[in-house]
Amino acid sequence: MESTIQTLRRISLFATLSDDALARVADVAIRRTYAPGETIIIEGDPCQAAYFIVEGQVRVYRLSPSGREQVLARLGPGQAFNTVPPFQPHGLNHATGEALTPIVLYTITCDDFCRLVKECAELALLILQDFAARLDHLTNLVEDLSLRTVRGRLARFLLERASTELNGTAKAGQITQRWTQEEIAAHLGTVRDMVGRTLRAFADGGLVRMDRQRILLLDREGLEEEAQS
Amino acid sequence: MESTIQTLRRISLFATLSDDALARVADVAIRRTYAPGETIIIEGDPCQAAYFIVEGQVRVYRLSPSGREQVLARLGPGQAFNTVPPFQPHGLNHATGEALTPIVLYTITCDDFCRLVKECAELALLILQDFAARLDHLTNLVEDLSLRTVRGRLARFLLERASTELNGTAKAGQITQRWTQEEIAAHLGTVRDMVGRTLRAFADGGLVRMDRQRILLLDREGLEEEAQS
DNA sequence: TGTGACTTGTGACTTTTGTCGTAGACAGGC
DNA sequence: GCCTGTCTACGACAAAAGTCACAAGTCACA
Repeated sequence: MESTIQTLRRISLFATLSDDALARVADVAIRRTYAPGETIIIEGDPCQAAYFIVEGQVRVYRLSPSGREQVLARLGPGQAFNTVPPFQPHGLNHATGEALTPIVLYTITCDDFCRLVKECAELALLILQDFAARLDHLTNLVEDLSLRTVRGRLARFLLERASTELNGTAKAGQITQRWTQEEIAAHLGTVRDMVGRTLRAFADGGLVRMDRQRILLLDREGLEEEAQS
Repeated sequence: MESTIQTLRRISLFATLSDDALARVADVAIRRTYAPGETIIIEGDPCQAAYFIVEGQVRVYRLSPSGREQVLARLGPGQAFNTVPPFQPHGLNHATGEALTPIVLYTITCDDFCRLVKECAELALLILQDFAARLDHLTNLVEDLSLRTVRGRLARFLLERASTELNGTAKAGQITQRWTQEEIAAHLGTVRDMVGRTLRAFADGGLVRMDRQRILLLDREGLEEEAQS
Protein backbone atom coordinates (compact mmCIF):
# COMPACT_ATOMS: atom_id res chain seq x y z
CA MET A 1 0.00 0.00 0.00
CA GLU A 2 1.30 3.35 -1.07
CA SER A 3 1.70 5.96 1.64
CA THR A 4 -0.30 9.16 1.65
CA ILE A 5 2.86 11.11 0.92
CA GLN A 6 3.76 8.99 -2.07
CA THR A 7 0.26 9.40 -3.43
CA LEU A 8 0.20 13.15 -2.91
CA ARG A 9 3.49 13.43 -4.71
CA ARG A 10 1.66 12.45 -7.87
CA ILE A 11 -0.60 15.52 -7.65
CA SER A 12 1.03 17.98 -10.00
CA LEU A 13 0.59 20.88 -7.61
CA PHE A 14 2.65 19.02 -5.03
CA ALA A 15 5.14 17.33 -7.35
CA THR A 16 8.01 19.71 -6.72
CA LEU A 17 7.16 20.53 -3.12
CA SER A 18 9.80 19.91 -0.45
CA ASP A 19 9.40 16.77 1.67
CA ASP A 20 8.86 18.88 4.69
CA ALA A 21 6.02 20.87 3.19
CA LEU A 22 4.45 17.80 1.68
CA ALA A 23 4.39 16.11 5.05
CA ARG A 24 2.37 18.97 6.40
CA VAL A 25 -0.05 18.66 3.51
CA ALA A 26 -0.38 14.95 4.19
CA ASP A 27 -1.30 15.68 7.81
CA VAL A 28 -4.49 17.42 6.82
CA ALA A 29 -5.43 15.56 3.61
CA ILE A 30 -8.37 13.18 3.81
CA ARG A 31 -8.88 10.35 1.36
CA ARG A 32 -12.27 9.94 -0.28
CA THR A 33 -13.82 7.82 -2.99
CA TYR A 34 -16.79 8.40 -5.25
CA ALA A 35 -18.77 6.21 -7.61
CA PRO A 36 -19.29 7.10 -11.29
CA GLY A 37 -22.08 9.60 -11.73
CA GLU A 38 -21.83 10.81 -8.19
CA THR A 39 -21.81 14.55 -7.62
CA ILE A 40 -18.79 15.67 -5.63
CA ILE A 41 -19.56 19.34 -5.20
CA ILE A 42 -22.56 21.44 -6.15
CA GLU A 43 -22.34 24.98 -7.41
CA GLY A 44 -23.56 27.56 -4.97
CA ASP A 45 -22.96 25.44 -1.88
CA PRO A 46 -20.66 26.88 0.76
CA CYS A 47 -17.13 25.74 0.09
CA GLN A 48 -16.01 22.92 2.33
CA ALA A 49 -12.70 21.85 0.89
CA ALA A 50 -10.30 21.70 -2.02
CA TYR A 51 -10.05 18.44 -4.01
CA PHE A 52 -7.04 16.65 -5.47
CA ILE A 53 -7.66 13.81 -7.87
CA VAL A 54 -5.63 10.64 -7.49
CA GLU A 55 -7.61 8.37 -9.76
CA GLY A 56 -10.43 8.85 -12.24
CA GLN A 57 -12.03 11.58 -14.30
CA VAL A 58 -14.10 14.51 -13.06
CA ARG A 59 -16.21 16.86 -15.10
CA VAL A 60 -16.56 20.40 -13.79
CA TYR A 61 -19.43 22.37 -15.22
CA ARG A 62 -22.04 25.01 -14.71
CA LEU A 63 -25.71 24.51 -15.24
CA SER A 64 -28.13 27.03 -16.72
CA PRO A 65 -31.68 27.52 -15.51
CA SER A 66 -32.87 25.87 -18.71
CA GLY A 67 -30.78 22.78 -18.04
CA ARG A 68 -27.97 23.23 -20.51
CA GLU A 69 -24.50 22.80 -19.17
CA GLN A 70 -21.19 24.46 -19.90
CA VAL A 71 -18.16 22.34 -19.12
CA LEU A 72 -15.36 24.37 -17.59
CA ALA A 73 -12.84 21.55 -17.42
CA ARG A 74 -12.48 17.82 -17.55
CA LEU A 75 -9.89 16.73 -15.05
CA GLY A 76 -7.85 13.61 -14.50
CA PRO A 77 -5.32 12.18 -12.04
CA GLY A 78 -2.92 14.76 -10.64
CA GLN A 79 -5.26 17.67 -11.15
CA ALA A 80 -7.15 19.71 -8.59
CA PHE A 81 -10.45 21.51 -8.38
CA ASN A 82 -12.31 23.84 -6.09
CA THR A 83 -9.01 25.35 -5.04
CA VAL A 84 -10.34 28.84 -5.68
CA PRO A 85 -13.20 29.42 -3.23
CA PRO A 86 -11.04 28.93 -0.11
CA PHE A 87 -9.40 32.23 -0.96
CA GLN A 88 -12.62 34.12 -1.27
CA PRO A 89 -14.30 35.89 1.62
CA HIS A 90 -17.66 34.10 1.44
CA GLY A 91 -16.39 31.12 -0.57
CA LEU A 92 -19.11 29.35 -2.50
CA ASN A 93 -18.37 26.56 -4.92
CA HIS A 94 -18.65 28.17 -8.29
CA ALA A 95 -19.26 25.04 -10.32
CA THR A 96 -20.55 21.51 -10.05
CA GLY A 97 -18.15 18.56 -10.08
CA GLU A 98 -19.29 15.12 -11.15
CA ALA A 99 -17.44 11.80 -11.16
CA LEU A 100 -17.27 10.28 -14.64
CA THR A 101 -15.44 7.16 -13.46
CA PRO A 102 -14.69 5.69 -10.04
CA ILE A 103 -12.80 8.41 -8.20
CA VAL A 104 -10.12 8.42 -5.55
CA LEU A 105 -9.17 11.83 -4.27
CA TYR A 106 -7.84 13.76 -1.31
CA THR A 107 -9.64 16.67 0.24
CA ILE A 108 -8.20 19.47 2.32
CA THR A 109 -10.58 21.71 4.19
CA CYS A 110 -10.68 25.39 3.35
CA ASP A 111 -9.21 26.43 6.65
CA ASP A 112 -6.36 23.95 6.48
CA PHE A 113 -5.66 24.86 2.88
CA CYS A 114 -5.49 28.57 3.61
CA ARG A 115 -3.29 28.01 6.61
CA LEU A 116 -0.90 25.83 4.66
CA VAL A 117 -0.57 28.48 1.98
CA LYS A 118 0.07 31.18 4.54
CA GLU A 119 2.80 29.18 6.20
CA CYS A 120 4.40 27.81 3.13
CA ALA A 121 5.54 30.24 0.44
CA GLU A 122 6.62 27.36 -1.77
CA LEU A 123 3.09 26.07 -1.97
CA ALA A 124 1.69 29.55 -2.50
CA LEU A 125 3.83 30.01 -5.57
CA LEU A 126 2.77 26.70 -7.05
CA ILE A 127 -0.86 27.55 -6.56
CA LEU A 128 -0.33 30.95 -8.10
CA GLN A 129 1.07 29.26 -11.16
CA ASP A 130 -1.88 26.94 -11.27
CA PHE A 131 -4.31 29.85 -11.00
CA ALA A 132 -2.43 31.67 -13.72
CA ALA A 133 -2.92 28.72 -16.04
CA ARG A 134 -6.61 28.58 -15.26
CA LEU A 135 -7.06 32.28 -15.82
CA ASP A 136 -5.38 31.85 -19.16
CA HIS A 137 -7.66 29.00 -20.08
CA LEU A 138 -10.80 30.81 -19.00
CA THR A 139 -9.81 33.94 -20.86
CA ASN A 140 -9.46 31.89 -23.99
CA LEU A 141 -12.82 30.32 -23.36
CA VAL A 142 -14.41 33.73 -23.01
CA GLU A 143 -12.89 34.86 -26.25
CA ASP A 144 -14.11 31.72 -27.96
CA LEU A 145 -17.65 32.03 -26.71
CA SER A 146 -17.92 35.69 -27.41
CA LEU A 147 -16.10 36.14 -30.66
CA ARG A 148 -16.21 32.85 -32.55
CA THR A 149 -18.89 30.84 -34.25
CA VAL A 150 -19.64 27.27 -33.28
CA ARG A 151 -17.84 26.25 -36.45
CA GLY A 152 -14.69 28.07 -35.37
CA ARG A 153 -14.87 26.76 -31.85
CA LEU A 154 -15.27 23.20 -33.02
CA ALA A 155 -12.30 23.51 -35.34
CA ARG A 156 -10.16 24.82 -32.50
CA PHE A 157 -11.42 22.10 -30.23
CA LEU A 158 -10.42 19.39 -32.68
CA LEU A 159 -7.00 20.88 -33.33
CA GLU A 160 -6.33 21.23 -29.64
CA ARG A 161 -7.29 17.65 -28.84
CA ALA A 162 -5.31 16.25 -31.70
CA SER A 163 -2.19 18.09 -30.63
CA THR A 164 -2.38 17.23 -26.96
CA GLU A 165 -2.82 13.61 -27.89
CA LEU A 166 0.22 13.73 -30.10
CA ASN A 167 2.36 13.67 -26.98
CA GLY A 168 1.05 10.23 -26.33
CA THR A 169 1.23 7.41 -28.79
CA ALA A 170 -1.67 8.58 -30.93
CA LYS A 171 -1.12 8.72 -34.65
CA ALA A 172 -0.81 12.28 -35.88
CA GLY A 173 -4.18 13.90 -36.36
CA GLN A 174 -6.20 11.26 -34.65
CA ILE A 175 -8.35 11.90 -31.66
CA THR A 176 -8.39 8.63 -29.80
CA GLN A 177 -10.38 9.55 -26.78
CA ARG A 178 -14.05 8.92 -27.26
CA TRP A 179 -16.21 11.98 -27.31
CA THR A 180 -19.93 11.92 -27.79
CA GLN A 181 -21.40 14.86 -29.64
CA GLU A 182 -23.26 15.71 -26.48
CA GLU A 183 -20.02 16.04 -24.53
CA ILE A 184 -18.39 18.13 -27.20
CA ALA A 185 -21.42 20.38 -27.22
CA ALA A 186 -21.16 20.94 -23.47
CA HIS A 187 -17.53 21.95 -23.90
CA LEU A 188 -18.29 24.38 -26.69
CA GLY A 189 -21.35 25.90 -25.11
CA THR A 190 -23.80 24.69 -27.71
CA VAL A 191 -26.17 21.78 -28.38
CA ARG A 192 -25.65 18.33 -29.83
CA ASP A 193 -27.42 19.06 -33.08
CA MET A 194 -25.08 21.88 -33.95
CA VAL A 195 -22.03 19.76 -33.26
CA GLY A 196 -23.35 16.95 -35.41
CA ARG A 197 -24.21 19.19 -38.31
CA THR A 198 -20.92 21.04 -38.16
CA LEU A 199 -18.93 17.82 -37.98
CA ARG A 200 -20.78 16.58 -41.03
CA ALA A 201 -19.99 19.83 -42.82
CA PHE A 202 -16.31 19.34 -42.02
CA ALA A 203 -16.49 15.77 -43.22
CA ASP A 204 -18.21 16.85 -46.45
CA GLY A 205 -15.46 19.40 -46.95
CA GLY A 206 -12.82 16.71 -46.55
CA LEU A 207 -11.41 18.26 -43.40
CA VAL A 208 -12.02 15.29 -41.13
CA ARG A 209 -13.16 11.71 -41.30
CA MET A 210 -15.41 10.22 -38.70
CA ASP A 211 -14.96 6.65 -37.65
CA ARG A 212 -17.42 5.87 -34.87
CA GLN A 213 -16.62 8.09 -31.92
CA ARG A 214 -13.10 8.67 -33.18
CA ILE A 215 -12.29 11.62 -35.34
CA LEU A 216 -9.45 11.72 -37.85
CA LEU A 217 -8.08 15.08 -38.90
CA LEU A 218 -7.36 15.04 -42.62
CA ASP A 219 -6.62 18.65 -43.40
CA ARG A 220 -5.05 20.50 -40.53
CA GLU A 221 -4.57 23.71 -42.47
CA GLY A 222 -8.15 23.75 -43.61
CA LEU A 223 -9.24 23.41 -40.01
CA GLU A 224 -6.96 26.19 -38.93
CA GLU A 225 -8.62 28.38 -41.49
CA GLU A 226 -12.04 27.49 -40.12
CA ALA A 227 -10.76 28.19 -36.63
CA GLN A 228 -10.25 31.85 -37.53
CA SER A 229 -13.91 32.76 -37.57
CA MET B 1 4.44 65.50 -3.36
CA GLU B 2 3.29 62.12 -2.21
CA SER B 3 5.97 59.48 -1.73
CA THR B 4 6.03 56.29 -3.78
CA ILE B 5 5.15 54.32 -0.68
CA GLN B 6 2.15 56.45 0.11
CA THR B 7 0.94 56.12 -3.44
CA LEU B 8 1.40 52.36 -3.53
CA ARG B 9 -0.53 52.06 -0.31
CA ARG B 10 -3.60 53.10 -2.29
CA ILE B 11 -3.31 50.05 -4.56
CA SER B 12 -5.76 47.59 -3.08
CA LEU B 13 -3.39 44.67 -3.46
CA PHE B 14 -0.89 46.47 -1.26
CA ALA B 15 -3.28 48.15 1.14
CA THR B 16 -2.81 45.74 3.99
CA LEU B 17 0.81 44.89 3.33
CA SER B 18 3.35 45.47 6.07
CA ASP B 19 5.53 48.57 5.82
CA ASP B 20 8.55 46.44 5.38
CA ALA B 21 7.15 44.50 2.45
CA LEU B 22 5.74 47.61 0.84
CA ALA B 23 9.14 49.25 0.97
CA ARG B 24 10.52 46.38 -1.05
CA VAL B 25 7.76 46.78 -3.57
CA ALA B 26 8.50 50.49 -3.82
CA ASP B 27 12.13 49.72 -4.59
CA VAL B 28 11.26 48.04 -7.86
CA ALA B 29 8.14 49.94 -8.90
CA ILE B 30 8.50 52.36 -11.78
CA ARG B 31 6.12 55.22 -12.36
CA ARG B 32 4.64 55.69 -15.82
CA THR B 33 2.01 57.86 -17.45
CA TYR B 34 -0.13 57.35 -20.53
CA ALA B 35 -2.37 59.58 -22.60
CA PRO B 36 -6.03 58.73 -23.27
CA GLY B 37 -6.38 56.30 -26.13
CA GLU B 38 -2.85 55.03 -25.72
CA THR B 39 -2.35 51.28 -25.73
CA ILE B 40 -0.51 50.09 -22.66
CA ILE B 41 -0.10 46.42 -23.47
CA ILE B 42 -0.93 44.38 -26.53
CA GLU B 43 -2.27 40.85 -26.40
CA GLY B 44 0.21 38.26 -27.56
CA ASP B 45 3.30 40.34 -26.81
CA PRO B 46 5.81 38.83 -24.40
CA CYS B 47 5.01 39.93 -20.89
CA GLN B 48 7.23 42.71 -19.63
CA ALA B 49 5.65 43.75 -16.39
CA ALA B 50 2.65 43.92 -14.10
CA TYR B 51 0.70 47.19 -13.89
CA PHE B 52 -0.87 48.97 -10.92
CA ILE B 53 -3.21 51.86 -11.60
CA VAL B 54 -2.87 54.98 -9.52
CA GLU B 55 -5.02 57.32 -11.56
CA GLY B 56 -7.39 56.90 -14.50
CA GLN B 57 -9.40 54.20 -16.21
CA VAL B 58 -8.10 51.28 -18.26
CA ARG B 59 -10.08 48.97 -20.46
CA VAL B 60 -8.79 45.42 -20.80
CA TYR B 61 -10.14 43.52 -23.77
CA ARG B 62 -9.54 40.90 -26.40
CA LEU B 63 -9.91 41.46 -30.10
CA SER B 64 -11.33 39.01 -32.59
CA PRO B 65 -9.97 38.55 -36.12
CA SER B 66 -13.09 40.29 -37.41
CA GLY B 67 -12.46 43.32 -35.22
CA ARG B 68 -15.04 42.83 -32.53
CA GLU B 69 -13.89 43.19 -28.98
CA GLN B 70 -14.78 41.50 -25.73
CA VAL B 71 -14.07 43.54 -22.64
CA LEU B 72 -12.68 41.45 -19.81
CA ALA B 73 -12.57 44.24 -17.28
CA ARG B 74 -12.68 47.97 -16.85
CA LEU B 75 -10.27 49.02 -14.16
CA GLY B 76 -9.78 52.13 -12.08
CA PRO B 77 -7.44 53.49 -9.42
CA GLY B 78 -6.18 50.86 -7.00
CA GLN B 79 -6.61 47.98 -9.40
CA ALA B 80 -4.00 45.93 -11.19
CA PHE B 81 -3.68 44.19 -14.53
CA ASN B 82 -1.35 41.86 -16.32
CA THR B 83 -0.46 40.29 -13.00
CA VAL B 84 -1.09 36.82 -14.41
CA PRO B 85 1.50 36.25 -17.15
CA PRO B 86 4.51 36.68 -14.85
CA PHE B 87 3.56 33.36 -13.29
CA GLN B 88 3.37 31.51 -16.56
CA PRO B 89 6.31 29.76 -18.13
CA HIS B 90 6.31 31.59 -21.45
CA GLY B 91 4.25 34.55 -20.24
CA LEU B 92 2.48 36.39 -23.03
CA ASN B 93 0.05 39.19 -22.35
CA HIS B 94 -3.31 37.63 -22.81
CA ALA B 95 -5.27 40.77 -23.46
CA THR B 96 -4.91 44.32 -24.68
CA GLY B 97 -5.01 47.25 -22.24
CA GLU B 98 -5.99 50.71 -23.36
CA ALA B 99 -6.03 54.00 -21.48
CA LEU B 100 -9.50 55.56 -21.44
CA THR B 101 -8.37 58.64 -19.54
CA PRO B 102 -4.97 60.06 -18.62
CA ILE B 103 -3.24 57.32 -16.68
CA VAL B 104 -0.70 57.23 -13.89
CA LEU B 105 0.49 53.80 -12.93
CA TYR B 106 3.36 51.84 -11.50
CA THR B 107 4.95 48.91 -13.26
CA ILE B 108 6.93 46.07 -11.77
CA THR B 109 8.88 43.83 -14.12
CA CYS B 110 7.99 40.16 -14.30
CA ASP B 111 11.21 39.07 -12.67
CA ASP B 112 10.95 41.51 -9.82
CA PHE B 113 7.32 40.63 -9.30
CA CYS B 114 7.98 36.92 -9.13
CA ARG B 115 10.89 37.41 -6.78
CA LEU B 116 8.85 39.60 -4.46
CA VAL B 117 6.14 36.99 -4.29
CA LYS B 118 8.61 34.24 -3.57
CA GLU B 119 10.18 36.18 -0.74
CA CYS B 120 7.04 37.57 0.74
CA ALA B 121 4.29 35.16 1.71
CA GLU B 122 2.09 38.04 2.75
CA LEU B 123 2.03 39.38 -0.78
CA ALA B 124 1.52 35.93 -2.25
CA LEU B 125 -1.65 35.47 -0.26
CA LEU B 126 -3.02 38.83 -1.33
CA ILE B 127 -2.39 38.00 -4.95
CA LEU B 128 -4.00 34.62 -4.54
CA GLN B 129 -7.10 36.33 -3.26
CA ASP B 130 -7.04 38.68 -6.18
CA PHE B 131 -6.71 35.80 -8.63
CA ALA B 132 -9.52 33.98 -6.91
CA ALA B 133 -11.78 36.97 -7.45
CA ARG B 134 -10.83 37.12 -11.10
CA LEU B 135 -11.44 33.44 -11.63
CA ASP B 136 -14.83 33.89 -10.09
CA HIS B 137 -15.61 36.78 -12.36
CA LEU B 138 -14.43 34.98 -15.48
CA THR B 139 -16.37 31.86 -14.60
CA ASN B 140 -19.49 33.95 -14.37
CA LEU B 141 -18.70 35.56 -17.67
CA VAL B 142 -18.32 32.16 -19.30
CA GLU B 143 -21.64 31.06 -17.93
CA ASP B 144 -23.26 34.24 -19.18
CA LEU B 145 -21.86 33.97 -22.66
CA SER B 146 -22.59 30.32 -23.02
CA LEU B 147 -25.93 29.89 -21.35
CA ARG B 148 -27.76 33.19 -21.56
CA THR B 149 -29.29 35.28 -24.27
CA VAL B 150 -28.24 38.84 -24.87
CA ARG B 151 -31.48 39.85 -23.22
CA GLY B 152 -30.59 37.97 -20.06
CA ARG B 153 -27.04 39.22 -20.04
CA LEU B 154 -28.13 42.81 -20.39
CA ALA B 155 -30.63 42.46 -17.56
CA ARG B 156 -27.90 41.06 -15.32
CA PHE B 157 -25.53 43.78 -16.38
CA LEU B 158 -28.00 46.49 -15.45
CA LEU B 159 -28.84 44.94 -12.10
CA GLU B 160 -25.20 44.53 -11.25
CA ARG B 161 -24.29 48.11 -12.09
CA ALA B 162 -27.25 49.52 -10.24
CA SER B 163 -26.36 47.60 -7.11
CA THR B 164 -22.66 48.41 -7.08
CA GLU B 165 -23.51 52.05 -7.50
CA LEU B 166 -25.87 51.92 -4.57
CA ASN B 167 -22.86 51.93 -2.28
CA GLY B 168 -22.09 55.38 -3.52
CA THR B 169 -24.49 58.25 -3.40
CA ALA B 170 -26.51 57.11 -6.40
CA LYS B 171 -30.25 57.07 -6.08
CA ALA B 172 -31.61 53.54 -5.85
CA GLY B 173 -31.91 51.92 -9.26
CA GLN B 174 -30.08 54.58 -11.16
CA ILE B 175 -26.98 53.92 -13.15
CA THR B 176 -25.10 57.15 -13.02
CA GLN B 177 -21.98 56.24 -14.87
CA ARG B 178 -22.27 56.94 -18.55
CA TRP B 179 -22.25 53.93 -20.78
CA THR B 180 -22.54 54.09 -24.51
CA GLN B 181 -24.35 51.20 -26.12
CA GLU B 182 -21.10 50.37 -27.86
CA GLU B 183 -19.31 49.92 -24.54
CA ILE B 184 -22.09 47.84 -23.08
CA ALA B 185 -22.01 45.66 -26.18
CA ALA B 186 -18.29 45.03 -25.76
CA HIS B 187 -18.90 43.96 -22.18
CA LEU B 188 -21.69 41.59 -23.11
CA GLY B 189 -19.97 40.10 -26.13
CA THR B 190 -22.43 41.41 -28.68
CA VAL B 191 -22.92 44.39 -31.00
CA ARG B 192 -24.31 47.84 -30.43
CA ASP B 193 -27.50 47.28 -32.38
CA MET B 194 -28.54 44.38 -30.21
CA VAL B 195 -28.00 46.39 -27.05
CA GLY B 196 -30.04 49.26 -28.44
CA ARG B 197 -32.90 47.05 -29.51
CA THR B 198 -32.97 45.15 -26.25
CA LEU B 199 -32.85 48.32 -24.18
CA ARG B 200 -35.75 49.65 -26.17
CA ALA B 201 -37.64 46.43 -25.55
CA PHE B 202 -37.03 46.79 -21.82
CA ALA B 203 -38.18 50.39 -21.99
CA ASP B 204 -41.33 49.40 -23.89
CA GLY B 205 -42.03 46.81 -21.24
CA GLY B 206 -41.71 49.42 -18.50
CA LEU B 207 -38.65 47.81 -16.96
CA VAL B 208 -36.31 50.75 -17.39
CA ARG B 209 -36.38 54.34 -18.47
CA MET B 210 -33.63 55.82 -20.56
CA ASP B 211 -32.53 59.33 -20.02
CA ARG B 212 -29.70 59.98 -22.42
CA GLN B 213 -26.77 57.85 -21.37
CA ARG B 214 -28.23 57.27 -17.96
CA ILE B 215 -30.46 54.34 -17.28
CA LEU B 216 -33.10 54.21 -14.59
CA LEU B 217 -34.28 50.85 -13.35
CA LEU B 218 -38.03 50.93 -12.82
CA ASP B 219 -38.88 47.31 -12.19
CA ARG B 220 -36.12 45.39 -10.51
CA GLU B 221 -38.14 42.20 -10.21
CA GLY B 222 -39.08 42.24 -13.83
CA LEU B 223 -35.43 42.57 -14.72
CA GLU B 224 -34.50 39.73 -12.45
CA GLU B 225 -37.02 37.62 -14.30
CA GLU B 226 -35.46 38.56 -17.62
CA ALA B 227 -32.04 37.77 -16.20
CA GLN B 228 -33.03 34.12 -15.80
CA SER B 229 -32.88 33.29 -19.47
C1' DT C 1 -30.45 -12.89 -30.86
C1' DG C 2 -33.31 -9.67 -28.91
C1' DT C 3 -33.95 -5.80 -26.03
C1' DG C 4 -33.32 -1.40 -24.18
C1' DA C 5 -30.31 2.52 -23.47
C1' DC C 6 -27.60 5.48 -25.61
C1' DT C 7 -25.90 7.76 -29.60
C1' DT C 8 -26.24 9.73 -34.18
C1' DG C 9 -28.35 11.46 -38.80
C1' DT C 10 -31.56 14.43 -40.89
C1' DG C 11 -34.92 17.82 -42.31
C1' DA C 12 -38.08 21.52 -41.33
C1' DC C 13 -38.84 25.22 -38.61
C1' DT C 14 -38.29 29.24 -35.14
C1' DT C 15 -35.75 32.34 -32.64
C1' DT C 16 -31.90 34.90 -31.80
C1' DT C 17 -28.26 37.40 -33.26
C1' DG C 18 -25.57 40.04 -36.44
C1' DT C 19 -25.17 43.32 -40.57
C1' DC C 20 -26.11 47.32 -43.30
C1' DG C 21 -27.78 51.71 -44.55
C1' DT C 22 -29.89 55.80 -43.51
C1' DA C 23 -31.52 59.36 -40.71
C1' DG C 24 -32.18 61.85 -36.47
C1' DA C 25 -30.47 63.69 -31.82
C1' DC C 26 -27.26 65.59 -28.97
C1' DA C 27 -22.96 67.79 -26.83
C1' DG C 28 -19.14 70.41 -26.90
C1' DG C 29 -15.99 73.48 -29.14
C1' DC C 30 -15.63 77.71 -31.52
C1' DG D 1 -25.65 80.55 -32.47
C1' DC D 2 -23.65 76.63 -35.86
C1' DC D 3 -20.81 72.76 -37.11
C1' DT D 4 -18.82 68.20 -36.41
C1' DG D 5 -18.24 64.04 -34.55
C1' DT D 6 -20.33 60.77 -31.65
C1' DC D 7 -24.16 58.42 -30.25
C1' DT D 8 -28.74 56.55 -31.10
C1' DA D 9 -33.19 54.91 -33.64
C1' DC D 10 -35.10 52.00 -36.82
C1' DG D 11 -36.22 48.96 -40.58
C1' DA D 12 -35.01 45.31 -43.68
C1' DC D 13 -32.38 41.60 -44.31
C1' DA D 14 -28.95 37.60 -43.72
C1' DA D 15 -26.72 34.33 -41.08
C1' DA D 16 -26.11 31.60 -37.15
C1' DA D 17 -27.84 28.97 -33.65
C1' DG D 18 -31.32 26.49 -31.28
C1' DT D 19 -35.62 23.39 -31.25
C1' DC D 20 -38.37 19.55 -32.45
C1' DA D 21 -39.56 15.18 -34.19
C1' DC D 22 -38.38 10.89 -35.69
C1' DA D 23 -35.64 7.29 -37.89
C1' DA D 24 -31.70 4.61 -37.73
C1' DG D 25 -27.38 2.93 -36.00
C1' DT D 26 -24.46 0.99 -32.16
C1' DC D 27 -23.46 -1.46 -28.13
C1' DA D 28 -23.68 -4.08 -23.87
C1' DC D 29 -25.73 -7.72 -21.83
C1' DA D 30 -28.74 -11.11 -20.75
